Amino acid sequence: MQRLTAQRQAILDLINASNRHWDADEVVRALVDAGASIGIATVYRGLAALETQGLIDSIQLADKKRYERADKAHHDHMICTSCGLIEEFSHDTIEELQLAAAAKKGFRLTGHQLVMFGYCSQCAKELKA
Amino acid sequence: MQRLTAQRQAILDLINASNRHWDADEVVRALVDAGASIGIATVYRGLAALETQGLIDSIQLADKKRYERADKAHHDHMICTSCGLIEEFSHDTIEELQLAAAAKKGFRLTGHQLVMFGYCSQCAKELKA
DNA sequence: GCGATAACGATAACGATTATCATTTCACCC
DNA sequence: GGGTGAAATGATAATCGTTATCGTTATCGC
Repeated sequence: MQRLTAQRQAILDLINASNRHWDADEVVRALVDAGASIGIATVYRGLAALETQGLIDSIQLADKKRYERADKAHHDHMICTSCGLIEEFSHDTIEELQLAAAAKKGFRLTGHQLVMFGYCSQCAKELKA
Repeated sequence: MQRLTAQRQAILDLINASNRHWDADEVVRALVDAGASIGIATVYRGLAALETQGLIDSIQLADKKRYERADKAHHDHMICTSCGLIEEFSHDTIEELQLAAAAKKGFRLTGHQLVMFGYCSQCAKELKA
């Protein structure tokens, strides 16, 4: 059972009060600037707890790199979070719709990345068993 | 002018010889196991060089997290690589096509993430100026 | 109030990546 | 074929975001 402590309430209020996308460091700074006393570890724990409770959402930005052969057409990736399998797929219509969506916002696209997470057919089977 | 040294050639051969998605650590281990003498820093530099030369491709898996309010419908993100602006968008057709693509591969999706990188309208304007 | 448990905060540890720097290799020129 | 300068190497230190540790503190149910 998770507790909604004063620190976590402060994190939640901060995030709910804006439309921004916060990282842990920005949260600590904002709270400390506002006079609160809170440590970075508490913020990490609080963010994780609030997320599992569904009170906030998160996105994961790209960081960890993996390299592959260049002699392939563009494609995106499905990753099995159970066994690590990386499956490739491509879909022309999705690509076109992305370009259109970017154009509508005035974005000039330089790249994109679509990653789908889930269970591959093998792992899905084993989960049922 | 970049050189295609013996070390970089070895990295390139390794990646070209397989269909896998390698991270730097796996590359060092594979090369050292194969009897080569190469350091981790060289592998990082080699991978980056080969990528800028277009000889290999890379994907960036999720890592760095950012948090946002939970009271929104599902959406994806466009990120301006120049000023850091994060713009949200959603597109039902893209969502549906993703689900269909996953189903075709036998994947049971638990989540996905579409991130588009580029220049926001403001930064795109300034680049031209 | 008391005991169990969850959360706290400071800080150490961690893993991936990048920077530093002295040394080595390569391409090119005379 | 030796000399020169740019680029690459490798060992290692440094960095960054994050997680683990651990002793202390707060909270909940009784």
